[in-house]
Amino acid sequence: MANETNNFSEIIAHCKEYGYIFPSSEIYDGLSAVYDYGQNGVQLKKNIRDYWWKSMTQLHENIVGIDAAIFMHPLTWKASGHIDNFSDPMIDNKDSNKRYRVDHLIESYADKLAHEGRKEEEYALLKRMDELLSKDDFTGLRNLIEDNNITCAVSETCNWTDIRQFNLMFDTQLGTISGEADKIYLRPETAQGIFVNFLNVQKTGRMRIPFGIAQTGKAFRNEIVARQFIFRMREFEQMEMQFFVRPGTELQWYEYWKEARLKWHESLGIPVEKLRYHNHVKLAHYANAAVDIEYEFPFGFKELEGIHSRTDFDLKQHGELSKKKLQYFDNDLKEDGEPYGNYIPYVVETSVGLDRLFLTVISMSYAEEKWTKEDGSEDSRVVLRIPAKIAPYKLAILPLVKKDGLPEIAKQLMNECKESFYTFYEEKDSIGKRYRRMDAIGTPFCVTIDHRTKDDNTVTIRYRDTMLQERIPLSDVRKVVMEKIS
RNA sequence: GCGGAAGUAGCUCACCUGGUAGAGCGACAGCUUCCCAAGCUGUAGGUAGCGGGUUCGAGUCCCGUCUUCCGCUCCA
Repeated sequence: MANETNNFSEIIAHCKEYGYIFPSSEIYDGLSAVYDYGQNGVQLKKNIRDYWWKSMTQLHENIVGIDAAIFMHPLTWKASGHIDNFSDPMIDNKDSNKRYRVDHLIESYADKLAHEGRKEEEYALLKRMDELLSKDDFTGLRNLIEDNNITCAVSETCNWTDIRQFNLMFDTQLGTISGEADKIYLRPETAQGIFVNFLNVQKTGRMRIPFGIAQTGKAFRNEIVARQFIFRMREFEQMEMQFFVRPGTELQWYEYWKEARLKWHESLGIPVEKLRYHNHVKLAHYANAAVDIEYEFPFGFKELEGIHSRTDFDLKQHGELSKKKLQYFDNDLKEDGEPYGNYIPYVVETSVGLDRLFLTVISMSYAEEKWTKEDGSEDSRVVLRIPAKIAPYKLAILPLVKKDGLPEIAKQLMNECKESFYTFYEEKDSIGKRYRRMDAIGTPFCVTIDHRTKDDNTVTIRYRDTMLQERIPLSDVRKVVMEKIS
């Protein structure tokens, strides 16, 4: 049963063919980097989300959830730095087709000047760049590049395109009349919805530090290059948890969550050898430590989840712009017997991409298998070995033939089971064909009702991963499946 | 964004140097066998991604455009 492959385009095709992922607006030629979840995909996605939600909230008495709106006050993004820090002017070299961030291009030239001991020129250049950047003067910036004859490292020419603004955030209008004053953004991360509700949750939930707030929801980012299927989409879903801690303890908690999150991925069924940490060397403006948990996708190791020590940056910023005191009074006593008192909590963030996790599950589950049957002929199947606890359908109920009362028994069993888990009923085609279909959508268990069932009330249960089957009492089916999916 | 490749039925593809679309699989209905796909009969489904041009005539040639995949680039 070897010959497993992991061809990415086959996985994508399989996702479409079996109702997991469809390109958005496909009848209109699709919409770049936007995808829809189909009837099976939505179920798998929900199951992954629920598994995360339960592990965060139900299993941690000090973590609660919220569901903040996608629309937020525009100052939110001023405070978070998204307006100022994440809208980068870009420029392309026409000869090499290399693209640069304008500030990076100029800074690297400034470094060169510094190396040559031309400190004054370096200083003047950077000062001029900052002036122009703050004014969004793209013509001036381009002139600055050309006047200094700053060249592309690859083509070594100074043949540049115009400078274009890259906007991270999508905007829209809140009022009925469009205009700059009504411009609001679609959130580029769910985290800010948690930060602005910090006091609401802390006070109404009487939360004591350390505690966390979890949230799942859509976020929107205008990617420079959005590709690789659902790995990098313009509309995607995050599962974030912000953990508020006492200042000075953030790095301990960072280590704690770093380890806890990796274990969580393993508990979901992701193979250990396909996971690794990737420490950030260059840190974002809000972080004092950051690590990614990466999964080895068919296109290489890529970020699945980020764990960031965000310091008190966000709460402090929101405190300043909103003029509200986003602080916490800590009654716990220090070693000297005094309470810790008022402080702005530090934050450790865990942020996982639900769509990326979905892609991880599909990637690790997808297998094309070939083997030789006893009679010497070749056989094959495509199977999704989705962990049973998150598979869309748990159990297929199949009458061996659609007569002699077998469908009736099957439907009765279905009624008995469907309160507990998702079932799939199928009476068409040969039993082997039906097993194959269930393999292709990842249903972990099938039971077949046959004539013997009428005599002794037993059924055959067939396991997706091993294709082995065994005889169990009809009355045990629900219990057996429940055990295997919990 | 650049380069390469590709877009014909749900899927995989065919139609060679232009003459008004076919197959296999799949789906659906029925029959048959009955514990691991590919038995029989029938049915549905495509203005060949979209737009324009050349031509008496274009899926087939030309241009544009959109989308996807691969590589590069970028990435909070």
